[in-house]
Amino acid sequence: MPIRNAECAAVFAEIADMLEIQGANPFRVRAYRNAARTIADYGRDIPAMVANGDDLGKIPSIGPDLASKLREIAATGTCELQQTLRHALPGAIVELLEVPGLGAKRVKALHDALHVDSLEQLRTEAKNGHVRELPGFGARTEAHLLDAIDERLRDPQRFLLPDAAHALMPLLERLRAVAGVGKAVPAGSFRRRRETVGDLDILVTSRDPVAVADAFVGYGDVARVLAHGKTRSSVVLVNGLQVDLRVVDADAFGAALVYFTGSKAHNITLRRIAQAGGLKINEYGVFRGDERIAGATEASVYEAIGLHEVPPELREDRGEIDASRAGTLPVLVERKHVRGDLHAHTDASAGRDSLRAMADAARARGLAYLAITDRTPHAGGGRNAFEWLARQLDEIDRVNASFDDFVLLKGVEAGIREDGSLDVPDAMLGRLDLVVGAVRDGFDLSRDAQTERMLRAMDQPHFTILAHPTGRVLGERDACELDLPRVIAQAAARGCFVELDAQPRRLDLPDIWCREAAKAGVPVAIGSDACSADELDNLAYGVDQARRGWLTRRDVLNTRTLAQLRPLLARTMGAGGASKRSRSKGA
DNA sequence: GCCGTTTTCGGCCCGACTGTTTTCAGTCG
Repeated sequence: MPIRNAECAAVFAEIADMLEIQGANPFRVRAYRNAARTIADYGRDIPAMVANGDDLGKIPSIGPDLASKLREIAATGTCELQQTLRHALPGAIVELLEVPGLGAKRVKALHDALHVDSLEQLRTEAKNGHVRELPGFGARTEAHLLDAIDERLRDPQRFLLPDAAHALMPLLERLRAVAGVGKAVPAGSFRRRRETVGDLDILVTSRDPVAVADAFVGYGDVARVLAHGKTRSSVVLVNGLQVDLRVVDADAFGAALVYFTGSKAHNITLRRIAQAGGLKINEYGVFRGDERIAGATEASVYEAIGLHEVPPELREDRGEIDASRAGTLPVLVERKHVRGDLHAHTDASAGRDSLRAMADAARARGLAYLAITDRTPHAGGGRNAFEWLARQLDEIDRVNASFDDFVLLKGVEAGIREDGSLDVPDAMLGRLDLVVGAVRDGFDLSRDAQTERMLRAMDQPHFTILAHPTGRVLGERDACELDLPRVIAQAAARGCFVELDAQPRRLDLPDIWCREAAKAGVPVAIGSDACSADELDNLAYGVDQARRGWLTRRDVLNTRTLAQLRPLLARTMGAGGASKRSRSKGA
C-alpha cells in the first residue's frame, strides 16, 4: 500500500516512543512527537510533495533532518533510524507506554530488569509478584498496573460526543448541587467538540474544594478512583469513561478553563508566548513575577499575552494562534445561521418517520427548507423501479402546498456505482432540486480507483452534493483511500458541493478537510442525514465539526436563504457538466 | 531536533497527585 501522511506520522511517533524509552534527550523526543502530530493533521499529501520536489522544510516543526527522513519514509515506508531502534528494542515494547501509570522510565526499568517487552509479559510478571521487587515500584503500583492492563485489553475505546454527553450531564448536575459550587462546566476535548473523546474533563469553581472532590469520587457511577486530591481528582465510570475533575477559585476560572480545555499543544504555545514576554501562564492566572495580571475570564488570559480569544473548537495549534495575533481568526458559523437541511430520510427508505412528520419537525426547529433525500434501493431495477420516487415527488407537492413559510426540496440519495455512474436514471434526476451522491459499497477500492469513481460521479450533469465523502464510521470503519484534494478541486471546478454529514458517528467531512474545502472555495453542505425527526438535531454536531474546520457562515452552503440556494442548486442540475469537466482538466 | 522583534546557540510549559521515599521521581493532563 502506498505511504500516506498517517503512515509517515506513525513512523515518527514510534521513533519518539523508542527514543524516550532509550532515555534520549527529551527535546529530541518532543521534536519527533510534534512532527508526528503536524503531519497527521497536515492538509496536503506529503508523499506527493516529495514526488513534486516541494520544500518540506516549510512545514512547521519539520527541519532539515526530519525532512530528509520524510523523503526516506515516502520512498521506503520506513527509515534507518526506525529500523535501528527496533533492533535495539524488540517486541511490542511501545504498547507498554499506553498503559496508564507507565512512562518511559518505568518501561525501560521493566525491560532492563525483567526483559518485559509486551503487555502479556508484563501481566505475567506482575501476577508473579516480580514487579513489586523493582526499585521505584511497589505492591500498589503492581496492582494498579494489573488493573490498567486488564482495562486496556478489554476496551481501549473512545466515546462519541452524544455518549459522552449522556454520561456527563447527570454528573454535572450532582456537582452543581454541592454547597459552595459556583460554576461546573465541561472542558477538554468535549468542549473543543472533537468527534470522539478519550476522557471527560470537568472544571468547577467552589469555596469548598474538598466537598466537591468528595461528591465527585462518591458519585454512584464511579467504578474506580484513580486520584483524589484537594484540587484535582480522577475516576473511571462504570461505562469505562475516565473523568477528570479540577476545582479552582472563581477568580481563576478563566485561566483554569484555558488550561483545562487545551489542547495541550495549544497551551504549550500560549505559555511559550507568555514566557517570551516575561510572563507566566498557569491554571491560576497570568503572572508578571508574583503579580497576577489576568485569569478571571478566558478573554483576559488571551488579552494579557496580546491575543484575541480563540474559540475552543480551534484550539489545536493548527495556526489559530498566529491568526489570533494577527486579528484574522475566522468568525465561525453557528447553529442559528443554518437555515435548512440538505440530507434527510423518510419511511420511504432508511427513515422511520413520514414525509409530513419530517417537514413538521424541521419547521418546528426553525428551518426554512428540508431536502428529502431518500435512498435508492441497492438491488432491483426494472421499469417501475423508481415509481416510489415519482409518488414521493407528488406528495412533496401536496405537503408544500400546506406551508407558506417552509419548503421541502425534492432530492434523492443516489448510490455511486464503482464505475462512477449513478443508480438513478437521468430522466428521474432531472425532475429533482438536488442529487446527493453517496458511495455505499466498495469502500476498499484502491486510492486511484476510488478517486476516479468519485470524480466521474461528480461529473454527472445532475450531481449536486457528495455525501459523507470519506465513508468513515467512527470506531467501526476507517475513511476509504481517497485523494481528497483532487475531489475538492473537482467540486470547485464543477460548481458542486461536498457534504459534512452531521451524524455523530460519521461527522464526515473531517475537520481538516472542511478547512481545505473552504480554502478551495467549495461550500460545505451540512446534512443531518436524519433517519427520524429527532435526528434533525444532528445538525448541531455538524456545526461543531464545521467550526473545528474553521468554516464561517459563508463557507456553509445551507446558511443561504432558499432564494440564494436555488440558483446554486440549479446550476448543478442543468446540462453542461461534462463541458465544465473538460475545462477543469486543463487547470 | 527545531527554532529565532532578545538568540544561528542555547534554549525548549507548568503544576498536581501517587507511591515510594525520607525529600522526590515518575506520570499525567
